[in-house]
Amino acid sequence: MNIATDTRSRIIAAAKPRFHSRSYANVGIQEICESAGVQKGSFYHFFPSKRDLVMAVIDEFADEWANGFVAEAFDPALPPMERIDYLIDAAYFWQKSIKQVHGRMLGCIFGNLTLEVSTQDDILRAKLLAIFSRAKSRFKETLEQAAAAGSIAPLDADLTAEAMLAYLEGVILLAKSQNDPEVLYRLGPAIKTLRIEATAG
Amino acid sequence: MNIATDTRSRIIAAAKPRFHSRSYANVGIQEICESAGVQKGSFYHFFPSKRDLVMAVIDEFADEWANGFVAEAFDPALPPMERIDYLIDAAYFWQKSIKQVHGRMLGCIFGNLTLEVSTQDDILRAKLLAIFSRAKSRFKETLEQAAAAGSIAPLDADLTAEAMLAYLEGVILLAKSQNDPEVLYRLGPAIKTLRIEATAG
DNA sequence: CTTGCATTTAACCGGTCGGTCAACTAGCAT
DNA sequence: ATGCTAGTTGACCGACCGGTTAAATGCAAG
Repeated sequence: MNIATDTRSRIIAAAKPRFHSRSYANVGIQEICESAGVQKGSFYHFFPSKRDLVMAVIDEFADEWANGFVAEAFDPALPPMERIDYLIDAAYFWQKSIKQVHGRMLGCIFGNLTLEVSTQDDILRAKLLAIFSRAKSRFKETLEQAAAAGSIAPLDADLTAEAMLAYLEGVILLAKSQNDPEVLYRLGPAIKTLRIEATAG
Repeated sequence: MNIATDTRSRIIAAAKPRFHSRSYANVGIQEICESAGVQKGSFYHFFPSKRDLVMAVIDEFADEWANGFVAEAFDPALPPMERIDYLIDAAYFWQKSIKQVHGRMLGCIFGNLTLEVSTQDDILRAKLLAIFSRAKSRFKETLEQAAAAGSIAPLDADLTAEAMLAYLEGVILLAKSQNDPEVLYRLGPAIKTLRIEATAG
């Protein structure tokens, strides 16, 4: 059991940085197997297809975030709007450290995969959509609490949360196009200026 | 000469919708040649490499936009901030019509390619960066004129322009993840709420 | 000691990848 | 008529693609 689990997790560990730094299509199963020291047949014992592997990778990234930066940022002890500052900071420092190690801004793997595969694979698109949906909920809760506390004017929390998520993804995209995490530092804080008013009624 | 030009443009015409609707890696030269009714050797007479083809495709999309929606939106006759409304509208209707014809939200080819290739090909990244840079300039001019006309409070036009471009790309990304152009309609107008203040001095 | 299952091995599948090559054709200028 | 060049043809290259297969393991429960 343990060895088996080990093989499976070695495969995922080999796949993660590759999918993050390149693209879904550009990373082959053969390469992943060689890097993980696993035979191809063994790979297909654990993963029915390449798609299933990338879904496992998505889950790992999502867990990593949810239990790491995101948990820290959305700490209920922080004033609501400061959580958003914290999240932007965390994204900035993360991308910066990746660039220092890797030489490249890799961006957000969820955004990367979304633009690459979502026209070609509805199952993967649904998976990524669920990730974004959860992220949006975090923003939404925060905005609701901020409005309740009176630290921001009332607004449409649902739409504004979605707008903020969009902005974050867009800033990361632009930063990647410049291979420069400083874009996140410059543009990130403006996320709090985004507002969508609540419709009457 | 004419026939030659025709072959070249048939290749580009075949490649454009494919790169837009799938991805760089997922579209093969063979498929493009078959669709264009061109032999592979003939392809390589006109394009030294696949990268050169996609650069030509990028140029065509950029020209199309610059002479189409963008030229209409950034009409000096319009009040500055209305130009931005117009651009968002144009992006929305464009994506909507694509979805009606194609069944899919294809998003922005520049954003798509940026996230797919910019860690792997600095020449393509530079090409895409130049496109974004021009787009940012359009926003910047508009913001400067709006500020000069007093229709918005003074701000850092350069940074706010970059933020707006990021937001637009982010909204398109999220819309693509939902395969739903209505996201553009819901979130797009909030682009005008983005503000980055000018630093003192 | 044996049965049975999870795991591993390595060869193998048809197909596609980006790119090359040498021979050939057509049109134009000398 | 001849030579040059732009363009075209179709076969060919080695490498890799995602995925399959059958036989060999290791291991644990009966």
